[in-house]
Amino acid sequence: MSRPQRLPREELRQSILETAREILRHEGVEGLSARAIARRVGYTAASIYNVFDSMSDLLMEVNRDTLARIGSLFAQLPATGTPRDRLHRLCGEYIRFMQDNPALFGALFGGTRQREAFPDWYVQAIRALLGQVGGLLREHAPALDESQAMELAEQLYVAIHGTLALDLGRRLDLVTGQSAQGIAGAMLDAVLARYPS
Amino acid sequence: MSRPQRLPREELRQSILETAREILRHEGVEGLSARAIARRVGYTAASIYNVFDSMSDLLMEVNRDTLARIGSLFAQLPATGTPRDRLHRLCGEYIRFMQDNPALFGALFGGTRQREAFPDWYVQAIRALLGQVGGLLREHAPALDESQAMELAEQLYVAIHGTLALDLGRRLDLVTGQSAQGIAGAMLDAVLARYPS
DNA sequence: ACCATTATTGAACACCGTTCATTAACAACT
DNA sequence: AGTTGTTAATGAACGGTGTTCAATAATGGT
Repeated sequence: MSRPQRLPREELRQSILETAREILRHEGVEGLSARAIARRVGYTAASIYNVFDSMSDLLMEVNRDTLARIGSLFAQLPATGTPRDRLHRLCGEYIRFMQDNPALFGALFGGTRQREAFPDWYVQAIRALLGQVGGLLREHAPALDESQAMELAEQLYVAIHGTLALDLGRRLDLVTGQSAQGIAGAMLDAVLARYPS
Repeated sequence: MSRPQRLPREELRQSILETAREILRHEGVEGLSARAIARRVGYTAASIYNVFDSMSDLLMEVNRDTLARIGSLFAQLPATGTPRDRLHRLCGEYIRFMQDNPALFGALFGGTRQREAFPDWYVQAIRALLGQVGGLLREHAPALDESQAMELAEQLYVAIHGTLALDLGRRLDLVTGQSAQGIAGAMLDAVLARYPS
């Protein structure tokens, strides 16, 4: 078609995304830039913009992958033990994943995002994950109806998000000596304790 | 002493801080820069560095002021009603303050901070605020000893932090339709419900 | 009148995201 | 074979960032 076209479009696209994830893993969010990606991929910063509309669009694609990984992480959890056990396992694994990949957390929740435009798949992916929590809550307390369970799941998620935001921002020790896992577990138990087991 | 010295050191220092707070209030964190402050103060960006070691040091001083404001906000709360009422009031006012001053929240908790060096007054100020929550928790549930109450206070704070981090990052609606105040209230009640009133 | 002191600054450095006219290689048509 | 059109890739620029530092300029003291 063109100049060299050193890589087919889709291949370049995947290569950029993979490189972005690699930088995030090894250098953190602050090491990620269009120029840094381009350097590693063997292109120029401008070329990134032939494939993605903006850096924030590129990050969105990284987030899509992250949400998928969390989804399959949850899917692979053993379905053994009481609902309470399973909830502790699920929360624990979510926290562990984010602690292992702090920059992915930063990409998901960092920066002041543009309003009025979270893509639909983004919202759906999050609701699907929350739905699993809601389901387990209903197994624990069958008296809950679905919307009550979802409200609880949302509250629980928000609380755990606070733990991670402080922990990964290196400020949790400013507030407490407790570990992220400890705090999340305690809050989960606080929620569960209000309903018959 | 020198060139004009258009303002005595301390006066310039205060003027810089005041201007920084003003920018944060009106333009948000993304509008704050050494050059932006300097422009408004009538100096040059380089002059900021005669007074502060770095932008992050400057932000630390803004944070000192913020923590003091929160402290006096808490001090002015009416001491009427049950401990539960007072806790709801305190949490509610904290959330309202941050919602009214989102950039101050961003300054307190944004950016990946430098490890191993939170000044002592910073840690003390936070512990003092948490101590008030712990005190009210003990009034609500006298069976709690002080360290148990502090652990609970810390957990509650972390949960509320999650609410605010999502809300002010404009991502709360991605997770839930509930309001920040609603979620925080529900989590406070979840904590209180575990102990005799 | 001179000098030392020092607050202030302009200019630079190395980055950032983003845009765009130019370049270079190929496909297709004469 | 020669020409033209298409288009991937890029170099260079724009306006921004935090930060540093040598040069400047005004003052107080001698």
